[in-house]
Amino acid sequence: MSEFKDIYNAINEAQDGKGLTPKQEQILKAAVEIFAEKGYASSSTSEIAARAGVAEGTIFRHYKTKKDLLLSIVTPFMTQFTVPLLASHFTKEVFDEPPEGFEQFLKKIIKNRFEFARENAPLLKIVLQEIAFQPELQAHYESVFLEEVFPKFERALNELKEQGSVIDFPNRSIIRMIISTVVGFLVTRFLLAPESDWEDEEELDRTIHFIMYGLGGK
Amino acid sequence: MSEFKDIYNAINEAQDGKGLTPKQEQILKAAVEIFAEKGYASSSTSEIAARAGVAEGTIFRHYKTKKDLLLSIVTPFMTQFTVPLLASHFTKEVFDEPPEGFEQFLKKIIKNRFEFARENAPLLKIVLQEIAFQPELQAHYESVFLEEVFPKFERALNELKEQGSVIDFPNRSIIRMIISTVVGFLVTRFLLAPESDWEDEEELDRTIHFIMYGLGGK
Amino acid sequence: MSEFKDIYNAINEAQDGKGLTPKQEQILKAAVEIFAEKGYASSSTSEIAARAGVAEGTIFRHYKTKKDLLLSIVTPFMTQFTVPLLASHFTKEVFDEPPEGFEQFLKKIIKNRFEFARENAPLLKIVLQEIAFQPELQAHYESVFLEEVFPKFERALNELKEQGSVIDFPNRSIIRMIISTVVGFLVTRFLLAPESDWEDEEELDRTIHFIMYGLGGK
Amino acid sequence: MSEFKDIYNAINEAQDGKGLTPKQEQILKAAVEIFAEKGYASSSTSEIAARAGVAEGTIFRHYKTKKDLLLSIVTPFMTQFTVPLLASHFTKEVFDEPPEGFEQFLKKIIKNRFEFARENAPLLKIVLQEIAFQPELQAHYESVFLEEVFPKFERALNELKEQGSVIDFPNRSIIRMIISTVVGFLVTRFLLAPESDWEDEEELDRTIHFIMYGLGGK
DNA sequence: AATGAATGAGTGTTCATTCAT
DNA sequence: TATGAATGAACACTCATTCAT
Repeated sequence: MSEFKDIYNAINEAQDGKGLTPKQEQILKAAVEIFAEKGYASSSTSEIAARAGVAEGTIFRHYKTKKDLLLSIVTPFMTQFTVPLLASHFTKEVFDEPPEGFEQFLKKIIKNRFEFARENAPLLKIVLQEIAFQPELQAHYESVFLEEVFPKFERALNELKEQGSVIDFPNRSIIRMIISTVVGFLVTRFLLAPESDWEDEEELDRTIHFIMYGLGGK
Repeated sequence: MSEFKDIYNAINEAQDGKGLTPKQEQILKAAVEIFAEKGYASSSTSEIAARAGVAEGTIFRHYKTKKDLLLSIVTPFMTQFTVPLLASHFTKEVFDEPPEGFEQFLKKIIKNRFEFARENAPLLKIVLQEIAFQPELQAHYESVFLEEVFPKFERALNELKEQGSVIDFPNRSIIRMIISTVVGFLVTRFLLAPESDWEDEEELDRTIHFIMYGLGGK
Repeated sequence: MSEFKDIYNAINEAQDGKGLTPKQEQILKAAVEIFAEKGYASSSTSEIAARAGVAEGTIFRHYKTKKDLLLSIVTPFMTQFTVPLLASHFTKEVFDEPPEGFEQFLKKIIKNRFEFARENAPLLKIVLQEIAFQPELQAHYESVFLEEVFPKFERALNELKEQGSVIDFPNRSIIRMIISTVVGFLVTRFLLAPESDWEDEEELDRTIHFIMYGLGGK
Repeated sequence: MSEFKDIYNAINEAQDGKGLTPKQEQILKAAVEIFAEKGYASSSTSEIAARAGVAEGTIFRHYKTKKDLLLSIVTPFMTQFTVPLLASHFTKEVFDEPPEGFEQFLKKIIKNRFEFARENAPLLKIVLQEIAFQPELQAHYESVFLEEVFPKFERALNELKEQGSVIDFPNRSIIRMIISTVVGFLVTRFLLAPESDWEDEEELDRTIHFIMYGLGGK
C-alpha cells in the first residue's frame, strides 16, 4: 500500500484536498487492482466494493459513475507522470557541454520515470489500456502532454541540436523514438516480465546508450 | 474490405479452409471494426450482428462464444504477423559484409511489417489491447513468438555480433529495443495519429537509422 | 434396440402405416432416449438430431413441431399400454370360481404390464413426466383410459364383487389402489432402482398378494 | 398464502433465519405456483418476476441461479415432509398389542402426511416432477429418506413383524407398497382430481384397510 | 456517511423453426 | 427427401445506478 502513497496523495489533491477517508482509500486501492487485473470494462463495481470491504452504494457516494472512478484514478496519475518533465532541468541551463548534456538529460528523465513506474505499475497498465478508448483521457493527454510537455521537450531538443549532441531529425520523430524506447522498457520490465531477473542498472544504461547513439549528433 | 483480404484468407485457412460464407465475412469485418473501436469487452454481439447485417444467432452458429470470435480473428493475425520473420532472410546467408548486413536485415523486417500494419491497423490495435487480458492470446504469443521467432532472431543477432555489426548487448535487450522502436512507430503511425501528414519513406529511414546507430557495433 | 420394436411398430401404424424410414427410426430412438434423460422441455431438437445422425431440419420434415414429435412417441405408447386391458380376459367369462378369478385377473394384467414396462422403461418415464403438463396427453388418457378401459375394469370388478372375491369399495378407489401399487412397483423396478438385485418373480407374487389380500372380499 | 405458512417458515429457517422480506416471499410464492403449473424447465424467471411483482434482477439478488431458487423451495419441503416420520411414534414403545399397533402406525403417518399434502399440493407436484432430473434433489432424498427415515421405518416394521402384525415380506417391499399406496392416493386426491367429490375420511380408512389387510400378518 | 435491497436495461447464448438449395 | 445456414424471440443472468433507511 505504501508504494501507492504518492499517487493517492495526488488523487486526494486532485479532488478536494480534504483528505481521503479510509473507505475512499480502500475503494481506490481496490479499483486500481481490479482495473489492472481485468481491464476497466470487465471490472464490476460490485467486485470493487467487495474487495474494498464497503457496500456497493458507497462507491457511488464518492464517485458519481464508474467512469468517474476511473478518471479520478487515472487523470492525476497522468499528470503526476508528466509533471517532473516540466521541471527546471528541462531548461537549457542544465545542459552542460556536449555530449554530457544529452546523456544527463536522458538519465534524468529515464531514471526518474523508472522509479515512478516501479511504484505504480498497475496504474501504468490502466492508462496504457484505457487511453485507447476513453476520450476524456485522450483530452487530458493532449492538454497535459502535447500542450505542456511537448513544447518544453522541443526547446530542450533544439538546444541539444545546436550543441550538435542530437541528430537533425524532426523533433516529433525524436520524441517518439525516445518515448517508444522508454515505454517499451517500462512495459517489459514491470508489466510483461516483472518476474524475470533484471539487472536494472545495466538495463537502464543500455537503454540510454541505445538512445544516445541512435539519436546522437554526428 | 479489400485491404483485409489477406487476414481474412488467413482466418479462413485457420478455420477449415472451406471458404468463408458471405455472412461469415460480414461478421468478421464488423467484429474487427467494433472490437477496434470500443475494445472487446465493451463490444456487444448484438451490435456486431447489426453492423454485419445478420441475426444475432448467426454469429453463434459460426463462433461458439464471443471469445471464440475474438480468437478466430486475432490468432491468425498474430501468426500472420510473425510468419515472415521466420523466412529465409533471417538466416545468416543473407547477411552481406558489414554493415550492410544489419541494415538490410532491419529494412526487411521493418518495411515488411509496416505494410502489413497499414493494411491491418484495427487488428493490430485489437491484439495490443487484448493480449493483456486474454490468456489464450498470451499462450499463442509464447508458442509463436517466443518459441519460433525468438530463437531465429537470436541466431541472426549472434551472426551480426560476430561481424561486429551489432553491439554486445544481451539479445533480449536488443530485441526489446528493436521491437519497442518498431511497434512505437507503427502505433503512432497507424493508431494514434494516422491522419497526420507522414513522410513514410523518410520516417522509416530514420527509424532504421535510430536502431542501426543505437545498436551498431563498435 | 430390439426391445423397442413393438412400440416403434405402434408409432409407425399410428402415423401412416407406410413404414418408418431408417432416418425416422433414428430420430425416434434418439428422441426417446433424450426425452427420458433430461425431460421434454430440457431436450433440444438439435441434440436429438445430432444423436440421430440427421440434420436439424430433417426432424421437422417428419414432425411439424417438437411437441408433435413428443406426441408421436407418447400417444401410441399410451394406447399400447392400455390395449391389452381391453382384451377378452377382462370379460366375465374368464373369471373362474373364487378366489382364483381375482388372482388370475391380477396376474394377467400385472405380469403383462411388467414385461411391457421392462421393454419400454424410457417411454414409461416420459409419459409419467409429461402427462402432468401436456393437455394433449391428458386428453388422450381420458379418451383411452377413462372411456375405454375404466368401464371394462368396472364391469370386471362388479363381477368379482358379486363372487365375493373383492371388497365392497367404490370401484374408483379399488382401481386407484391397484394402479398405485402396480405403477409404484414398475417405477421402482425400472426407473428408480433398475440396478438393484431384483427377484422379479417373488416380487410380482408379493405385489399380487398385497392387492389380493388388501382388496379381497369378505 | 396462509396455507403455505409452514413451508415458507421452513424455507426461511433453511436459509438464514433472518426472516423473509416481503419481496422474497412474493418471489417464492410465484415460483411455487409457476413451477407447479408448467414445470421447472418450462418456467421462465421473467414470468416469475412478473407474477411476483418484482424486477427480474431481484430474483437473482436472493437466489444465485434459477436452480438455486428451485432447490431453496424444494429441499426444505422434502425435509419437512419427512421429519414427522422420525418422531417418537415410530419407536416400538408406541405399538400397542396387535393388531392395533399396525393400524395406529398407519393412521398416524397417513393422516399426518395427508394434511401436509393438502396444504402443499403444488410443492408435492414440483418434487415428484423434478426429483427425476435434479441430482441435487436425489442426493437430498438419499440423505434424508434413505439414511434417516428408512432405518427407523425398518425398526418399526421388524417390531410389528415380531408381533405378527405384519407379513414377512422384505422390508423394502413393504415400504414400497405403503409408499406407493399413500403417494398414489395423495397424487390422485390433490393433483389429478382435486375437484372431484371426495369423502376424505372414508377414503383414508379404505386406504388404511387396504394396506393393513394387504400386508397384515398371519 | 454508509448501507444494501431493488431496479431494468442490457448481456451472451440457446433454440425451435424456416427455407433455399 | 434431406440438408444446414439463417433467423429472432426468448432465456438466464449481470450490472451500474438509485434510494429509503
